[in-house]
Amino acid sequence: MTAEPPVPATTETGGEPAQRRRRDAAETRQLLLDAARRRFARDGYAATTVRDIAEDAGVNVALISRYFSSKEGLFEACLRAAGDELGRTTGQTPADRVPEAIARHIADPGAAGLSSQLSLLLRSSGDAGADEIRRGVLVRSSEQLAAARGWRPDEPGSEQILLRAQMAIAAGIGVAVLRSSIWLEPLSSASEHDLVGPLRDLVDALLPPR
Amino acid sequence: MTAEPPVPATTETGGEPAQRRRRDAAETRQLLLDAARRRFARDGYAATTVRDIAEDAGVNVALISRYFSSKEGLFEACLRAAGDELGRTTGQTPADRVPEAIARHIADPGAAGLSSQLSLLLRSSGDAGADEIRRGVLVRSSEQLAAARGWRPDEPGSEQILLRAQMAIAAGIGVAVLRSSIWLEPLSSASEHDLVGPLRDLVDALLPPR
DNA sequence: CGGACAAGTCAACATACGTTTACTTGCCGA
DNA sequence: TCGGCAAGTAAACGTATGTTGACTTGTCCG
Repeated sequence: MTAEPPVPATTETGGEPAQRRRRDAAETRQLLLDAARRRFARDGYAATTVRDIAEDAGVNVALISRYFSSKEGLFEACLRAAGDELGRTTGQTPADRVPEAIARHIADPGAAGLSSQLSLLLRSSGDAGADEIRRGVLVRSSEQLAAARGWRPDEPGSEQILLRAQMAIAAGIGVAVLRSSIWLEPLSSASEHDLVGPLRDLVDALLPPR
Repeated sequence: MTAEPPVPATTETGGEPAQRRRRDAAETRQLLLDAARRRFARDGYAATTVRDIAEDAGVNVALISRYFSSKEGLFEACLRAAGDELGRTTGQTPADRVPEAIARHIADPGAAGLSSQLSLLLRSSGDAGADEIRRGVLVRSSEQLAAARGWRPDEPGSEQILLRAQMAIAAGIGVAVLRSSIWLEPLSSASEHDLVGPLRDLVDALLPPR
């Protein structure tokens, strides 16, 4: 057998790698992060074992402690990644396209979809740092939405708008959670197109476009 | 010391009983159920230990296995209780009072409140029986709400209404979950009165009262 | 009273978990 | 080519969990 050609960063689409991976700490770290995000989002923090995660990622258990200090460190890294990703997508969305954006992300069945991200964010770990990350993400996105509909900080009358924006976000979360954790027809198999109409009605009713 | 008077079913309001309880299997069972519902709702199934529950209830750990066969049996009993309670309250609500009912239950901070019940129902346990109970509760309540707004089973055009009813339920769940698991102002400290207006707008937008 | 049976206690168990330690393997520069 | 060091591995450790079985205590009927 000759040595394998040094293919750089093969991105490993699909199942576990058939050929032996190269030794690459950064890639291994990322494999662990991806596997952990899927597991934590689906089963919750406490029900997920580090051995599960390592097996999914195809790496040794001890590397979790090496790269993330502990299971809790890995969870916080997942949370941070989900928070960044979520903040990036909500930041890029123009205010009048919010229902479409929510519908698109809810409908996305992939691991990067809003449903998985939000499920992950809602899982409690008993860790104070995790709570703070969660809060930050939700505060940021609800204030972005509220600001687009007339809310200004410290303006007395407009706190109603912030409350309503938070309820709109909560509605999106509720739909995402229901779709991801309970099979409920017709909601579970509704397409992006099916969702966008009701979502528009919902958001417009809570936050009139003025 | 004379023997205590045989006060029947003292209901033990408040903290742990200062005087020693009488030996009463039914009451002990109930104490375990209440403690377990609080713990499971707040911390999730996997993160809750049977020793925690027993300590909260002020009874011995071994009695959990005796009365509920196992931790999972206790969880299913909790789920059944929450499902019954939830089905009873939604069944009693006239259709045009749904927003008020949701607001009232969301605002109730007690252990019997909707927030706790729903948090409990959404916790995954990996158990198939639990999933089925969850589904049943949600199917029942969404069909009740949809039927009040014109949905009829097997009527082709009206599936839209069922979808929208499920989204309304999902919104209520989202608000409840957010309030119970993340401290987010002004949503977290909003009163029943603050919530009912936006909820009415939300429900009416999704399901026009015809 | 007093015994019988249910209600409740105690200690131990097997197991599965997160983490650590000592070890081996493969890669890269000199 | 080869030595050093990072990347990866294997096995073990201590602990906490759910569950069990033998034991003790209280209560109620005769």
